[in-house]
Amino acid sequence: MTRTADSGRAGRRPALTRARIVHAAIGLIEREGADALSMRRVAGELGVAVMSLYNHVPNKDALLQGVAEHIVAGMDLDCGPDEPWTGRARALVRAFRKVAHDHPRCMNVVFTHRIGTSAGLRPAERALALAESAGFDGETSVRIMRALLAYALGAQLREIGAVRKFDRLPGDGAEEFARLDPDEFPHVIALAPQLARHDPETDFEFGLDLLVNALESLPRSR
Amino acid sequence: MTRTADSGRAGRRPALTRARIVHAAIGLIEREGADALSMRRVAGELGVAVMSLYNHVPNKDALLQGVAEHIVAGMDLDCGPDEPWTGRARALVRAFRKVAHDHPRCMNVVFTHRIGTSAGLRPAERALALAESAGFDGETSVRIMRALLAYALGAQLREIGAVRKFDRLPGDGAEEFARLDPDEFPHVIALAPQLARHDPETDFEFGLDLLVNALESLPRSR
DNA sequence: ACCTGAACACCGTTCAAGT
DNA sequence: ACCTGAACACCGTTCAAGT
Repeated sequence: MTRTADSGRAGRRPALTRARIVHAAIGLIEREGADALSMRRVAGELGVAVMSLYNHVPNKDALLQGVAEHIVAGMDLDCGPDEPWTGRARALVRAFRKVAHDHPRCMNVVFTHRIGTSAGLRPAERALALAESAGFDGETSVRIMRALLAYALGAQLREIGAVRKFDRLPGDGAEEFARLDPDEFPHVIALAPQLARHDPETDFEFGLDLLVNALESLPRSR
Repeated sequence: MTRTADSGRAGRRPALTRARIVHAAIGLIEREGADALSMRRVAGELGVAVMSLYNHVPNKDALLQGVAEHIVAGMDLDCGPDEPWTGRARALVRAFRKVAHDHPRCMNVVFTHRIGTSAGLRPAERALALAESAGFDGETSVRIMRALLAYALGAQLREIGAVRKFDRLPGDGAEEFARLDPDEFPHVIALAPQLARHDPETDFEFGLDLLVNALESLPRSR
């Protein structure tokens, strides 16, 4: 648990910094959601006037970009290079999943803001390196990286949506499907228990297995 | 091209409707971006007082939900049932890609808003139906649907991000990589031309092929 | 049932003034 | 170089009043 409410304390405060501002923004988003983030609220948390923020950040969009960058930079890319390349591919996608779980309410910010710093390219570098070590040519390596990235992003996006859909329903969510037209949705109704079951971990690994297995049986140039 | 600027005309106007409000919101987002959407702007476009909107839509979030629902409901799900199931799986994912391309600036709204109407379940119904016809059991069918959805979502999310990263650079974007540390990013730098090349269609089909091929070699119960 | 204007509590950002 | 308060042009939404 981080302590961000210095506002009340009157003693000497640490210097205002872009890093401190980004950190306060992340904390605020995680506590109250991205809608609650405003320059005024962030300034309040830091016990500072709103306009002071603008000495370290050009505008709100740049602050959100800083949030996205900080979170992506927090990815743990240490997958032992001794592992086979498929294991490293899995570790890379799981590393993204990890930061997504550590900062669930910041993910929409990550999804919608460009990463400007070179730290955003570190996961790409790892992905390209492992694809090359597997013997794929450059063009294929880029496509593999993009397919893995698409799945990493989409799996988290879907999971967030699924949580919002089911987790505030009592029980297994069966009543969600009670009103559906049985002629139009026979499969959805028949599979209601499976659809209501909430096991994101298994869902995630299932799709990751599909992708990695497909990569393994892809023709290689080397 | 739709005509939304009735504002100036003084004659009898069509009745204010939830559908007309959603339509105006979609037009505004596509023309000026999601940030430009406000209840006041929408009301202005329809030549109506702000508060009139609230007779048909409880609040702004519900309006955005309506936008997401309308766009998802616009998916073309007519994949000839004579096709093999892999073809229908491809058609389904491509149908999502199609609406994403028809409403590029609305996609972030779609990604971040729950679909409340049953129309949002129609793609799921199709996906479950084709997985079952392929001989998968119910639990596997649900996981297949989720993997396909994750890829469909993520591929579009990635593509939007890639466009924002490269399409405003002159030439092939090589100068984007000029400042990178060669020791930290050898592969990114070596593959700069491939990374700068912008061929989302091929990227998308590459990942889709991976997934569908993996599905085809999955053990089936029937 | 539907529409409306005024009002309230917020926003992001510019500007001029301070140290 | 950094901080600040006042001001401007916006927001979403409540409320009371109209038809």
